[in-house]
Amino acid sequence: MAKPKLDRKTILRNSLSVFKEKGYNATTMNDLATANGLLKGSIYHYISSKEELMIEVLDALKEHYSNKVFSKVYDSKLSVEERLDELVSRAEEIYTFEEGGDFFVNIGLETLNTNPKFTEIIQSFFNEWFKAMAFLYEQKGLDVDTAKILAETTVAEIEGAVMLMRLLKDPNYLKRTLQNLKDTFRQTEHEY
Amino acid sequence: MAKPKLDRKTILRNSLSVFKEKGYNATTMNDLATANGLLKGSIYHYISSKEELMIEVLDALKEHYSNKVFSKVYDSKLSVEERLDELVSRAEEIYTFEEGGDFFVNIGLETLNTNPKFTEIIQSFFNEWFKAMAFLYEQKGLDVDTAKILAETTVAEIEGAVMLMRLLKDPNYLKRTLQNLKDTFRQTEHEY
DNA sequence: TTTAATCTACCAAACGTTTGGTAAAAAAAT
DNA sequence: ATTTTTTTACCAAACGTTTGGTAGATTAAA
Repeated sequence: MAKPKLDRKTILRNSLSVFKEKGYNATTMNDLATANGLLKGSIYHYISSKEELMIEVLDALKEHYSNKVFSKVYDSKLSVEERLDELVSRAEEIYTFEEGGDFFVNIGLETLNTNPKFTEIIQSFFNEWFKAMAFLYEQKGLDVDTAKILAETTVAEIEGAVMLMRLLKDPNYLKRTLQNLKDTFRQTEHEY
Repeated sequence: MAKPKLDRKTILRNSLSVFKEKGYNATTMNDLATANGLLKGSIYHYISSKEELMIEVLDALKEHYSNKVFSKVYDSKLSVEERLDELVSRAEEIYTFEEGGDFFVNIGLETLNTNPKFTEIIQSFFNEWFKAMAFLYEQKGLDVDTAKILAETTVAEIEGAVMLMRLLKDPNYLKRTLQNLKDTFRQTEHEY
């Protein structure tokens, strides 16, 4: 029988989907194997352990955000407002259409005291997000300190809205927050 | 050895402490028994199952917030600002000094797709918080709809800050958010 | 002496992981 | 071009451990 090989990307995508729905601890190797069309033991042909798999998933997702989302912020071909729009619409797309809410927060909170390797990746994700957001505010003419604080507040607001969206099963929390972010961003004074 | 009987409150408090540190799935019955000074088998003298215990813990905590925190909002002996202060300082105390961050959010996200009974309690907690917060804004003269939206935004902001505080291990996120909340609340126009 | 609380010992099920083996595909040797 | 060898992909079964939960003996209090 001709056996089509699973490539890394497919495995990571399938596994992410399971981890998103069940979290880390409640996800079994059986779940992960099934999601990849395999039996429990067979998935060890591709991965070394459940923990390693999660680390790979987190790394890949962080890399995706760095290269495809946060990088837009430094694209000098776009206006400052357009850069924010890119960032916002990517956030909206990911939070709304994928089944998960914010994966980094979910896994981060669940494994905070048990899996320091996960925590490390997740923290670096947020620090990159802060940096991108702060850079945008600086482009608007705010001084470094104010931009930093405003960036952190913005991220906190978005994350809080995502959480409520998940828990209360109402997407309006996030929609409203993102719209509000765009509005107040436009009102922020611009340096010419 | 003298065996003093454990009362419900102590059991719930000890168990809460474990659940806060490890979450639901990573907490074992052994952990819970040890935290109560018992061996695994003995704790079943007090509880019927791990799931039932968690439900009791969530219920008790929700009841605590209703009676001791949110209720302050309706206390006509206090000024509107004083009522907000009560709410804020309670929040700060709980989030900062207990080991856990926001228990409801942590457990809510972890068990969202696996334990609907938990979700139900957690949702009702947030709805009570919304109601209290909206009532405060109404006392400030805002119309019902605006007050509701502002209340939800406020809760989202606080929760986002608590999450970042936990994940990045920096209490400043929350402190800043709560200070900001008090400031903007005072600036909101008051109806005489 | 009765009753309540705790310990010890245990169970069945589920967990993550390893093993022995098989069949097909790819590579190497003829 | 055919055969032999090696590699790849997978399965079924089992491993040792841990899980939530139970039953009976033991201890302490009333």
